[in-house]
Amino acid sequence: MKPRVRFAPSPTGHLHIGGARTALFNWLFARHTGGTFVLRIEDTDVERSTKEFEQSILDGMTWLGLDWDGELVYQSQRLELYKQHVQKLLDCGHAYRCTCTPEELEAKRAAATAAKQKPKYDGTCRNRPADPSKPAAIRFKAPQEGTTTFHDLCRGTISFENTELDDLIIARSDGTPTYNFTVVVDDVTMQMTHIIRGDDHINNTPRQVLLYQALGYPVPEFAHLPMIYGPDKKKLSKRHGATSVFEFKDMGFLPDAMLNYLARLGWAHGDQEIFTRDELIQHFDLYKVHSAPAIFDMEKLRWVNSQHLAKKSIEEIVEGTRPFLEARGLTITDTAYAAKAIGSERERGRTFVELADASEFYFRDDVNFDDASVQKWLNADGKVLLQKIRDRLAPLESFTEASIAEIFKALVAETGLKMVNLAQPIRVALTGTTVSPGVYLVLSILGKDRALKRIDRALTLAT
RNA sequence: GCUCCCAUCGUCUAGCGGUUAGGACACGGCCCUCUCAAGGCCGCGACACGGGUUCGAUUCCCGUUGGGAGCGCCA
Repeated sequence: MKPRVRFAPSPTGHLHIGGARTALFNWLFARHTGGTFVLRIEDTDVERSTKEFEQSILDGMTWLGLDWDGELVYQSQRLELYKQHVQKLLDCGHAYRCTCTPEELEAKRAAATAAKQKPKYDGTCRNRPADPSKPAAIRFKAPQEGTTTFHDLCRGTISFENTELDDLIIARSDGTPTYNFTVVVDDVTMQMTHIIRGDDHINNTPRQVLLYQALGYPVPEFAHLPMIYGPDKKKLSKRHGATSVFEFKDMGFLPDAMLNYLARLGWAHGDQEIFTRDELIQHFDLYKVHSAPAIFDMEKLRWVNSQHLAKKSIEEIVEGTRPFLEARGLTITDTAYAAKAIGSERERGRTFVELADASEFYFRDDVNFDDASVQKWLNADGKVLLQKIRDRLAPLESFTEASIAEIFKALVAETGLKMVNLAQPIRVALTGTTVSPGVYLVLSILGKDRALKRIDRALTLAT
């Protein structure tokens, strides 16, 4: 039987890094095994679910290239199904009506916590006939002795004493079902073979296993993925900065790099660090997912991104950088020029944002001068040299890297100065900073007109 | 408090009884060099602790410690 797995986000927020990783591992498992990957929208929390968040999550999946199979499944459209299953448990004595009020329960919980006890439902309504005139929630009648055991693909056998569990509510007093119940009903009816999710669900699993058994259904395989932490070893959250995948898009990361990096958190294939999408699919193995949590490391992500960027064509690099240039009011009108310009900075940016930062000066007529650089290199001496360079560049007919190099070499020979003393003043004049690709290259890309204009402007600068 | 999960360089990880404990990011140095990158070379740096099991434990078992998660009429 081909595996069937699902990713089941609730539309109460954007797709975040942890969710993306869970989605990725489900997707990789399905694609690797030739199985099916479906998306289920868990929108039973009417208070917090929105269509906007749902669309955002879908857009996030699409951006990452995590395509799902078949139609979306909405829990909100399956209410009848849950009701039938609640009735089924009621009928066979595996569930009962509970008229305890939320206030009473809250008080019991507070008392238990104060007494340093594990808060559990005390079973008040378990053995008494419920008052039909009062609103009632439905509770699952869980076994009070014995052990519940299940198998986890990446952790082996996990077991809980049933005494640790209590009678959980499966339907609220308004009739709507609760999470642990809908998950089970959905996973069964959608014929899921493997439940791949974050390990924060391990504690829910025994309750769910009990529900599978009470309902008379086979229990699927589980695989609980280790969590992703922030640098402080706490569950990744807004406090740690970017968590929504779109924030990473906005920072100029490549979707394939995100996938590559996320896949390597908790999983490895020997010493290989860089994977294409296809390689990920080819090598992925749930059994090799290890169980320790991982800390999200932005530096490593940037490096992975640089490796993927290095394999892109210059056309792809230009198109990827374009929106980030436009965001700062700069437009690319000449793509051949842009290819040369951005191409000269390829190794200097690990993200599209960094690439835009580095190549910005090519597209900005009025260069932003860095004060410290001007102070240091465009002083009186620097300007004399700059003027000298300008005088020799101006009459040059072929403004190529080679012919420009000739001029600088001659100047070095004549003046006895070091190349750096010539290169830095012109670099600052051209780019506004002391950092750029080789000056011959920058000069040749800018072209004579642009270059001379920039030099003239630099010459007028006060220091 | 109780239950469950976890534990190899700062970080991500390889390892599945015998290895000089390997790789990657980051960091430091050198080379290259007009600056900065990229690239190349070198270096720093880890089996949390204590008991077992075994001829032999990073590896298997049990504790301890440390970290995390769960304990809702949220998902």
